[in-house]
Amino acid sequence: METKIAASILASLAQPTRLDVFRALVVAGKPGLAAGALAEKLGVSATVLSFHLKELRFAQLIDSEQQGRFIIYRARFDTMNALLSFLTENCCAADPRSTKGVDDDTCCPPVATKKTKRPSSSTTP
Amino acid sequence: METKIAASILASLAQPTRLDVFRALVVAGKPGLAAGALAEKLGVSATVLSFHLKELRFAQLIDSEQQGRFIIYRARFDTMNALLSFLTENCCAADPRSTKGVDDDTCCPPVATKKTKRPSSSTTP
DNA sequence: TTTATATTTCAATAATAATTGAATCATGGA
DNA sequence: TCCATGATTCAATTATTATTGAAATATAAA
Repeated sequence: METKIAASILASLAQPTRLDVFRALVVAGKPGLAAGALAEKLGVSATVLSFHLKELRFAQLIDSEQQGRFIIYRARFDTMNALLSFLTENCCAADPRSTKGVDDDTCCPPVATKKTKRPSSSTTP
Repeated sequence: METKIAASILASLAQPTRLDVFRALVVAGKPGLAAGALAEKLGVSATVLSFHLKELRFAQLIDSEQQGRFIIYRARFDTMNALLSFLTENCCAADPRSTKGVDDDTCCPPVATKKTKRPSSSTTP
């Protein structure tokens, strides 16, 4: 992932309402939530919510699907996971001594690197 | 973690130079990097770097230590890890069917929950 | 001391982002 | 068709962030 892209994804999360929206969709999982349900849950106006949903969609952190007269929003875990990997990439690589046996406060936790969908059988190279 | 706090930490990462700075410090690990080394590595002016370092420090994503006439900066993995946990908290909790056996694109990866410092002796459970 | 290096602060400007309320668009039911 | 509901768009205003270059601070070497 490119820095500029990652920064814009982070920017889309860097606003309390949007962060609440995104986290609510993370908790909701596959079924997602309608815009109206989100607005009520978070206590924001439809206009404000719509503005923030657009930002999140532009950042590809969520996507939407029309269902009757509702629009259902869902978190995009692929983007989310790519972002987490980007943030922790090559953690402590420049400090050989700290790469193993360190505890959580001294280095990055293992963030599952994206597997493109069980490619074939092989141990990690 | 509170939403407002998390949003301000994210904001501090949501700027290409700051993101580069932070990632460089993540890679550097414990030894950290001096401000000057960072400035050269990233090709930014001392003034701009200083401004961004202040933002990251305010967000508690980095800390600094004077060493002779250099100032060494380090990533704060505790803050970083807390942020990652916050983002993936209760992932898919509202959708019981998706909580197990899902692949990386459908739900959150396991982000190591903070252990406060090797509680006692035991092999990883 | 004086001088050089490393880094931060300041004040001005330029650029971006968030909020508001009214207006618009789309879908489904009476 | 007409109306109500769910949601988005628009334009104006306000608020927040980033960049510049000059000046200031701090440490260390000559």
